[in-house]
Amino acid sequence: MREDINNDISTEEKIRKAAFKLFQQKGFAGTRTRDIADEAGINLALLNYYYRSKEKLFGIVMEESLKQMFVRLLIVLNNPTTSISEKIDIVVNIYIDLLKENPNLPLFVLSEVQANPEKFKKQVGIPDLTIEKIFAIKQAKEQIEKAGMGNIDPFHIIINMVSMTIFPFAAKPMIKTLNKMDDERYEQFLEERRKLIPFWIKSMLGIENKGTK
Amino acid sequence: MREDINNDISTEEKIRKAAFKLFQQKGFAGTRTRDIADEAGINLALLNYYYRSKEKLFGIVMEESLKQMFVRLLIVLNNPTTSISEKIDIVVNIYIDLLKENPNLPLFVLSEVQANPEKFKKQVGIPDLTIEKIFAIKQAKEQIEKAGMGNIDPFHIIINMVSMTIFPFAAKPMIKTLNKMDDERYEQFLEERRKLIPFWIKSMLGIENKGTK
DNA sequence: TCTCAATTTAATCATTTGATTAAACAATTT
DNA sequence: AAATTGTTTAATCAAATGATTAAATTGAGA
Repeated sequence: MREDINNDISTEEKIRKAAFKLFQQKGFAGTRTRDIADEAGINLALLNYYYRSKEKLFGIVMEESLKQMFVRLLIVLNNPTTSISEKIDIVVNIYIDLLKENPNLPLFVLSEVQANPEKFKKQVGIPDLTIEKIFAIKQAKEQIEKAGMGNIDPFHIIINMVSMTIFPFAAKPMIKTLNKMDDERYEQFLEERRKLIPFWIKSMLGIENKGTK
Repeated sequence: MREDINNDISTEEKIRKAAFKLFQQKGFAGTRTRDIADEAGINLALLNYYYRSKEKLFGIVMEESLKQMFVRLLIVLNNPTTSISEKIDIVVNIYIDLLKENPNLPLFVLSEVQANPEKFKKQVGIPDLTIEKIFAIKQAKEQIEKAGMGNIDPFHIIINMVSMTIFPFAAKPMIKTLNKMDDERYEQFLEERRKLIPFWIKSMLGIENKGTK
């Protein structure tokens, strides 16, 4: 067994990184294994040597992507010591940070699920988180319910928060075109939403916004 | 030249319909021309006979899809006789109607643009609407600005409205899984948002909501 | 009926693409 | 140094896939 520890970055890792980038950009069907090999700077056969097949490699990328989308979020939602108001601030900021680093992440996940719904019930099936996830959402819902807001299902509010945060990343080219934004202005637009989205969400819940009124 | 008028539905049209369905479901790279032919119930060669190539056919589907996404919207936004409040009601309802009929539409458009950003600046380029579109958004912004709401760029509010409306369709499988919804409950969830989204948007703008308070 | 153009089909091509194989190479162990 | 094991490469395969071709079929009009 050769030593792997000293390697600056292992071949296996280079392939994974390249696959991550290309799959998220072009999707499963749109990505050639040869392109991944090129991007990783290795021979095509190596890809199959380390990761049995394109499908296997994709599975790894997808699982990791789903984790990125949910894990940090769940830790926050699941924490019973933070208030609902704090949770809103944290979740919005966590997502904006995450999506700035991985702008293609949400569209990748969503459209792969759309293209192949059956595949996901089994092959990925929202990896090993399902139970905690449901639990987290339930907990958040209970907290929201306690915060007032009569007869509206608090799940609506969670969806609103996620929608308003994620959608501007998914629709980046549209938004830039429609509003004639350059990259700098778009960036600024996103930053403004860090404070605005929590503000709007809290208003929906009838929660007092600090420094207002 | 053979008569085409009496045909119940022309072969050309059958191919177009099939292409529409499959491209929106699986994307460009994920759709085989053979699948389109099968779906249309015709021979593969016919596809190339009527539409020179896969790319040409895709271009037609994409152009039509973009139109679906924007044309109805622009007509509403551009009408100077309807108030901002009415516009909000109409836009949200138009989108929910549209997306109920074409649930895959938004994810299709957004992810194809993501997968191939260059392609869209030229090949489709948001067909022939660009100028009016910018104009419409500008007009809506002006109306929103007049409605008050100090220093927030009204474009944020437009994005919020679109986000909250479109995202639940793009994330349908996620939402159903996360909230343990069956189809009926999901349907009901969407219907609730017909009234809720305009309510929230108007609240953001400080516009009086009918029947409240 | 015969002709002609439009339509449709079956067969085939050429390329792309995921995957494999056999051999070369490298580093560690003995 | 020889052997062993893990890594990498070049060449190749087989299937899938977009596209074409040549022939058959259809229906309208002369």
